Amino acid sequence: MVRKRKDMYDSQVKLFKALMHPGRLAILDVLRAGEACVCHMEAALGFRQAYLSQQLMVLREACLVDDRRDGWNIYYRVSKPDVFKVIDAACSALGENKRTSSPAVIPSCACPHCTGEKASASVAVAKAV
Amino acid sequence: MVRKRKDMYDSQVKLFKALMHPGRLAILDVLRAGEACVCHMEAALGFRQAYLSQQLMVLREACLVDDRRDGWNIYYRVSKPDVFKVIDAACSALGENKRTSSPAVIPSCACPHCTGEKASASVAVAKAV
DNA sequence: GAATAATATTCAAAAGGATGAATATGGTAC
DNA sequence: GTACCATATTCATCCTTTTGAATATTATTC
Repeated sequence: MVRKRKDMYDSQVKLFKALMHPGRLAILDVLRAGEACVCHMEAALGFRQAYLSQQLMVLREACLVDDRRDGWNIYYRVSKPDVFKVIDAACSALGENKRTSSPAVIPSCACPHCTGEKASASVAVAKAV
Repeated sequence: MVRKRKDMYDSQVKLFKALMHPGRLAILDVLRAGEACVCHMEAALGFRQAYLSQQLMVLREACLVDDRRDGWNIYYRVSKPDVFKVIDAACSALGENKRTSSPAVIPSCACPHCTGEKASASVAVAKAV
């Protein structure tokens, strides 16, 4: 039992490590509004693509986000929505107001979600109707 | 607004950084039972004194704990009890059971709280009887 | 097939955190 | 005062994370 102390906190440590980064917290706040592709986060946050990919990799390894591909875009979403409770608890412990989720549509973003295009660019497969 | 993103997450980052360490999480779990002196944590956790002092310094700088001196001992306590909500939220987001607070009295500990002595060890080291 | 769009990975230098050993501090007892 | 106790701090080394730059991968369109 005592020998396992380190293991005992292992998963918590992993989670907090993933959260102790301003870029990753910003990404998670974007994902409050729902799934988003990398280019959307680029537009929303002003980060470079490679940087986002790196931070998303960390979040993926921490099992905090999942991804799905749709045509050219890969959409990320939070896989454990309860992580927002952790962040909100932190905010309120710090006496801060809760995070506001960013708008789901961004004018400067060219991703399908923002331009209103239906999934798969031209084909309109429409889910195997 | 956009320029302030880094500052915006600053205090959260600081908090999560303080929490991303197994030793510090263990210390906080000891403090769930109430205030404790360093020697008590030594007995409870098996960490060396200097190591504990180092981690306590980090927690102090993150404004998570306060201390008070009483005679020979310095007692630490959690200054923002809401931090436990953050930790508990993490546990439940991870699907783990909540932390159980360690016993307030430890046989192997010689601190006033554990030997039942009243504050300020003015009299009798009754332990040796 | 080739070209291209969106995203992922690797690499390397710099920065920062972890931790053991040694030492310093502040308060108490005599 | 001196000796002593509980705790704090400093220092040095090692290890990990961060982050920019370059490059690779994967799926799509033609």
